[in-house]
Amino acid sequence: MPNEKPEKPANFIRNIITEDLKHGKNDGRVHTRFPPEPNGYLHIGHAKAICLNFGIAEEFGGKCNLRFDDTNPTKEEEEYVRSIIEDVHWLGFDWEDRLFYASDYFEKMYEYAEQLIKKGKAFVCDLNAEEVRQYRGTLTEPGKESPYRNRSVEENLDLFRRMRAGEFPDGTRTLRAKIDMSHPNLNMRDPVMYRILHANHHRTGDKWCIYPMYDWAHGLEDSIEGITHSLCTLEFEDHRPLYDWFLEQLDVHHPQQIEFARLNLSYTIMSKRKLLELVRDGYVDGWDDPRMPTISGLRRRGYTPESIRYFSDLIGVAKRDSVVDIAMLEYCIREDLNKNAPRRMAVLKPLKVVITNYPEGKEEDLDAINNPEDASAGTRKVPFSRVLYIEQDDFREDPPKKFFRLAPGREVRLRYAYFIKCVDVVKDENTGEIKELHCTYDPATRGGDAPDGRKVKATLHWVSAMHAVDAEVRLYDRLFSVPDPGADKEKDYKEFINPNSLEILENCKLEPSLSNAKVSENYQFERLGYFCVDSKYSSAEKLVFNRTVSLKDTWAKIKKAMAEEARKKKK
RNA sequence: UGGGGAGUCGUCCAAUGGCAGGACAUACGGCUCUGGACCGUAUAAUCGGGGUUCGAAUCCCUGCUCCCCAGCCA
Repeated sequence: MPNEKPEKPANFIRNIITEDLKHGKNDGRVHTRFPPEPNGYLHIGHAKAICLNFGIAEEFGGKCNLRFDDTNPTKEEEEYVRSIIEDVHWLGFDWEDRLFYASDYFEKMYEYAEQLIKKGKAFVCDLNAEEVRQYRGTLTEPGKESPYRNRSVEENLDLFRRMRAGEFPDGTRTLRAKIDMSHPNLNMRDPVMYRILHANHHRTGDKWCIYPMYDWAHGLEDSIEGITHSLCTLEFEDHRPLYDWFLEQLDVHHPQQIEFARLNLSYTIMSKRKLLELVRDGYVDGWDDPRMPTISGLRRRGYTPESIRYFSDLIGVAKRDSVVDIAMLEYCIREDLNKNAPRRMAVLKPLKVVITNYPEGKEEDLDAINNPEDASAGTRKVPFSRVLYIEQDDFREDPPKKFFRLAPGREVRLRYAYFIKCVDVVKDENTGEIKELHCTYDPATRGGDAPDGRKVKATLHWVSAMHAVDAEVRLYDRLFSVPDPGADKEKDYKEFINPNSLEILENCKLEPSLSNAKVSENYQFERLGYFCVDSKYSSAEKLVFNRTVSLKDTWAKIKKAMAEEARKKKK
């Protein structure tokens, strides 16, 4: 990831390019592009495509363009352009001066269209949408030719120019390619090239009222930019014959389209439509909600660009539909943060501990290691005093088997501090709720080691009460409670939203050095997980942290297994 | 039932006629001032049936399963 792991495994796209290069295709050039439509925020699936396209270019000494495929003004917005630029850049890729827009080519595309008309390969069709559908035929039956198919070149040219001039209302006419209405591939049955749309475009304004369709536009965009390998997802496989047909008719530079399988991730959805719905209808807190699989959501959650690029390398590229286990993504961020995130102590669910034999009013600073994986990260001072907080989960009055942590009469270590022994449990008289613990400490164990060599089975994190910084901490779980929320044909995916995907903890206690944590810094809260300052809600008055991902938790597994066993016994 | 694709450990990806390998996940052990990290071990796959070949995940035939396509979306 960050440093090592240079060798990327082979994949079929790389093999094709290597072969092309061997045969001197494209004069040895490799030029790719990432062509998003600005109609939504980028997600982890796009990250795969971005890493693929930019990665391939880099690997073969080529270039990769960032190009907005903005051919549908009714769905596209400036905000999406802005976010996409930000996200691709944040992922760590550079398109230099090659930021392009399909809309910049509208004039050129129009000229090409007239060329096709003049060649008798395109015609203006007066059928409406419903009629076009009827004429298209079905999967198993051929279509019928449009009655307008055999207009003269002159009439087509005249009509097409008048379409451009705005003489006709939306939907009344289209420009269509003249191919074959009985072609077994539906895309080849005289596909629409232009539709009339009197809509304001985010870049060209009201200049155009006809807009090119994807199939017509995309190959031209690639061709104009001198793209050599046009990588896209599997659903465009059926469109490749059309992509090729247009470029052949025009006799222009002809990139090679190669399709790969889009990314699916377990316990989440990747459909832009559904993601938009979650945002629009308030199921989540915007596109950058930390539970969203969007790049901006992952960023706010605390994922690093490195971890996402590493993930992209790990999952590989192939043509078969697949669902990557979300555990793979979590592995990638842990792998990165374990090496790079400074450690801190934070208590999420505080339980008060009074060290009864520690002098009142005494304070001392203890040395704590910032990152055991990185000696250069150094150490810091952590204040200790008579009253502390530990995690509620770290104490059990009646400890089960395999529970190593604090219990009445038991001795544990406070990390970087002292051994303490629990001598008393103070409870609320009425509720029986544990209010605080009374412990004694062994002054000889200062720093965390016993001179007599005695061992403890657990080390707990802690925070000095009088020095603690208050914070809110947000714990996230997977957004959906089933592995494939989109799979059920009976039920709507929203029924599978995990009601516990967000848990807000209000009363958290942090070690004081965390008070000046900045957005985009990642920390490990020892024994808990990786956390970062929330870019949206955190402020000087109120610190808010997000949990990026928990640490691997062996104890949680043991607990789960024990519960499972108990359940079985009952049966 | 037309066309286009795809089937390899639970998951993802390799092996391009020559010992089916890696990663994640899982289980167990070691180590540990994070029940983290790290180290080690184990479990675990070529969709089925034929054929070609000294040798097949790979080539051929055949069957099965899954995905995509009937937007004036991309």
